[in-house]
Amino acid sequence: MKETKSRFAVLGMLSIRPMSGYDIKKAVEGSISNFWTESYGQIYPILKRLVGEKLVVKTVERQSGKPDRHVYELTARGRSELQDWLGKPAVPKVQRNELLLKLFFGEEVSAATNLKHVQEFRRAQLELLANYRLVEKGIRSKHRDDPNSPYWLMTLDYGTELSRALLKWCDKSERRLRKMIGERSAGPRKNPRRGQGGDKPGPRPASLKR
Amino acid sequence: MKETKSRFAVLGMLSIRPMSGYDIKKAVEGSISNFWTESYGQIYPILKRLVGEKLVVKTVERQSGKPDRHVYELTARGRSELQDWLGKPAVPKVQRNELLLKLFFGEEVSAATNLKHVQEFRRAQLELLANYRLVEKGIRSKHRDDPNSPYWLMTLDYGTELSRALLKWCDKSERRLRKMIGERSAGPRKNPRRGQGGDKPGPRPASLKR
DNA sequence: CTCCGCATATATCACGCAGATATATATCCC
DNA sequence: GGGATATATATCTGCGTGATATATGCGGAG
Repeated sequence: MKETKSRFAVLGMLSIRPMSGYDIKKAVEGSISNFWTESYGQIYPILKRLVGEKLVVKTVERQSGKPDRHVYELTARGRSELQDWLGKPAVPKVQRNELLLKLFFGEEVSAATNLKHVQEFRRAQLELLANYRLVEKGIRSKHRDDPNSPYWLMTLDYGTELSRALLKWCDKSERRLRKMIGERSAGPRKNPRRGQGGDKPGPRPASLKR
Repeated sequence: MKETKSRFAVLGMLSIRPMSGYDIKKAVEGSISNFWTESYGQIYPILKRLVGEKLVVKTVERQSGKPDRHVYELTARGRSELQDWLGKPAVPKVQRNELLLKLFFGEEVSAATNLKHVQEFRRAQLELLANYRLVEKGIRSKHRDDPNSPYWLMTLDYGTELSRALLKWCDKSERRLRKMIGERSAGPRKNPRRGQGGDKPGPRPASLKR
């Protein structure tokens, strides 16, 4: 009986307005999809449980043809539970980063291969930035007086600063990789692997050396 | 039979030197723990399977008292499988961000509460940065001639740029939140929730408005 | 000297979560 | 008429985390 994060994402979405499970999925995709995802596999079971806990109430809207809409609405207890969670500190979790994992083992392949990955990543960041600018314009025009807008702009700005910094990192890394390609055009090397040592923290940077 | 990421993290670690499951866990913690985690619940089953696929070979080192060490070593096929994966593009995944989720629903609680979260986050970034500086010193001194070091420094630099940008974001956000507290000291408000609109992308920023 | 915590070491289980799929129907476009 | 798409609920498989079980040696606190 834990089921932590998703539970509060659902509660949070319902704090905005009553919704069906389907609505919640769409709302997540249309608002916080840059830093959050929810799947039906989570949403539907959670809604059932929230009803049992009296944090939401369910009303069924009959529809001709299409399946009935099961619309869920936050109760006072539900809102209070949400506010409670919003008051607790967000515990940072290590984010798995596939690009960095590949780069960490980069010596196993050619510098050109690694360069390709960084360039692809660069492209993705540019796309994200362009999108952020569009969204920002939308918020500043359509939601000028909405009391939520400062918070939406804050989450948006987070993404902006992030992408800008990562672009800077891409530039630096691409330069370094190009230099490595130039020096000695190393193809995908084979066996001459040797030991090596730690990067980053963990309790005292333990050496990987044998 | 998918089991993608963890599988290659294990293979990658074994490309550095032969290790036991226990060693792999420690090595991950002592090197890539800032952007990757592995749990025993993944490592041990994966090692078993890798043996079956002849990507690694296992030798048992008997020890008095302590359990036997099951040491796994990469085969040529195993290395080639790893290099294959290293050549494929890293698909970016949406990273769930609890802090941003809380801020997105920030209007549900006081600005002071949200400020507290940002400040805590700020503190964490400063700690990370300090740690990065230590690790960098270690690499530059102990691994000056290691061919891996350019790649380690690259992953390290990623973290550095990230944290710097996030600190900048914290400064900006804290300023905004303090201003909000000053304007009208809004305590945790209750029911007057109104609808609102989308932030961030997703297929065309769908409004959350009813 | 004894007990406690910690490191070594393998293994498994419960549960959060993602992605795919099943089912059913209406509408829009070709 | 047929296919794609949207609405809508529901479930299953498999990845991944964190906790726990089991067994033992070692170093330090009391």
